Amino acid sequence: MNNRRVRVRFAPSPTGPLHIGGVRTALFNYFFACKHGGDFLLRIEDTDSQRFVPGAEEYINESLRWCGIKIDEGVREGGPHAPYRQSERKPIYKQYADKLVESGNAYIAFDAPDVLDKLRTDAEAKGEAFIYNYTIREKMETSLVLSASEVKQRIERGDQWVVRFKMPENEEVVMQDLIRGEVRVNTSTLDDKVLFKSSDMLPTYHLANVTDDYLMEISHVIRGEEWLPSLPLHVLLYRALNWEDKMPQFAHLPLLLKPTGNGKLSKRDGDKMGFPVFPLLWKTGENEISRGYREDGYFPEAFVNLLALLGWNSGTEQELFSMDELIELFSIERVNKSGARFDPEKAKWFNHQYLIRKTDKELAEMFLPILEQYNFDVPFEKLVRIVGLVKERLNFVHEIWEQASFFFERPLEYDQQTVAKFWKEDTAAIMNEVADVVSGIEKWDVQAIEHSIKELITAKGYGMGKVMNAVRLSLVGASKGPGVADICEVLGKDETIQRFKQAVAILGK
RNA sequence: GGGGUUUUCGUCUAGUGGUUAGGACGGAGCUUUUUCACAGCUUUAACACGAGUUCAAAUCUCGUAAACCCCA
Repeated sequence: MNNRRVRVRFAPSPTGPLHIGGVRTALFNYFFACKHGGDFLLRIEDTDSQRFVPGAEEYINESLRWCGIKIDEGVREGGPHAPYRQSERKPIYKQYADKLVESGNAYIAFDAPDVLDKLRTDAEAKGEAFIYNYTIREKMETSLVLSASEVKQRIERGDQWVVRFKMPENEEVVMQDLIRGEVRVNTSTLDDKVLFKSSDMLPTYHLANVTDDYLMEISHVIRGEEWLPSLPLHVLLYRALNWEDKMPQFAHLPLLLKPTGNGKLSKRDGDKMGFPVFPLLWKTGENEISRGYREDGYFPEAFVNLLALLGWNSGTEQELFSMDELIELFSIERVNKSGARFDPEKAKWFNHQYLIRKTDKELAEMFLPILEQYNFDVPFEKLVRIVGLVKERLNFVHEIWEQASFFFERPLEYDQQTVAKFWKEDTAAIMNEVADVVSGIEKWDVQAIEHSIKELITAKGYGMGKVMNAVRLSLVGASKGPGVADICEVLGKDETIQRFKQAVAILGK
């Protein structure tokens, strides 16, 4: 439509932690901006002081940073259109509200809250919906019916007022959405939205949003589908302000839905179903916390990847994408229209994919702090080896502990089922033989260990499964883990033999 | 209540008039293995419904339904 520079914005309200739907919106904006060599701005929409939550803005910044989003212009970064916090832009908006009133596209209304309430309840009693629009505005106390001097007098007197948009009657608004195509709405179904209010001399969301997008030269508005119903108002505002030639193109992203049941994803679903709905941990109060992807052990690359595939796909069968690939491949045309249900199981799978692609050394480094929490100090090289042995059964780094704790400490107990299955009358005797054989090994490595145990098995005619499983039980305490010889090698000869002896002592016979 | 949007396996999705409707997650099974896992193989399961256009419809048109979102 035009060749202007691509400039997109992510414009959250600091009303709490950003949830993953918001992060996805930010991500799609970012992909789009980078793909077209444009700018990504972060604007904080904090005009609703009632709902302001301390720390939320920090949280937004940190979340975007963790995802690897680089902000070109924003509160911290500054930029040619600073400030980027709407509360600091307060003096800017009133002139546009005035302009709309002067041009006849809006008017001043003095209706008291109780008058409005009464109209609403009366309408409800009759089974009708109360709509503040062309049918009623001439009957209200507005600048449409009051004389100019009376309006002036009332304002000076300190009466509370609001500016309302004068929604046209029976006009078909035809809009273009980059994802949904043409969308039509008849203005008679819309109401005279409040644009500005005297109580705090602040614009409402719609006016602030439109004027800021215009002033910040936003070329594309990519936002959640929940804003689609207000698109006609926004389009009409651009027209009324005479900004239509600078109006951004719009794209409304499908919603993120709950894993089961109906409705969009909410904070509660996470708590209930045991998965995070927030990128980062968030503390609501002293003892109330909401889990975060970061703290749960997700890699930012995995997190970005999984969100990118909710509502978008490349058209190929590739599912793993780096940030660079996402930027390269992203296109609005390939965004779906329908809402996407969030699947926690697949989220884990993504993390697993990224985990197994990391080197053993990287994973060992990440595990180090966790190991310290358990008060174990293991030589780094040994830890790297251990990680290599267990990584394929992990979704998260912290799971190294449950998969490999037996490398760090002797089994404290033995899994009962495994004992019942593999520890028979003659097992203790066999284990003593294994201990003997193994103690004679000079070069302690996987090959030698495996060889000597297998030699014993064939020489005595024991069953392979019988012996190996008992050996494993002695070393691990359960029926899991890497190859027996690998475990022995890492444990070292002495420790291996000690474990055989401990098993015989405890499990007996 | 009004308006808008959406609808392909349980989930994420491919698909734009002619396909055995493909892939991934999950589930099941098999193979391998000293166990768990990985891997490999197999399998499971979908075009919301009803009309119409057409030789031919998941795909185009019209209805209906349901779900969701916004406003009240």
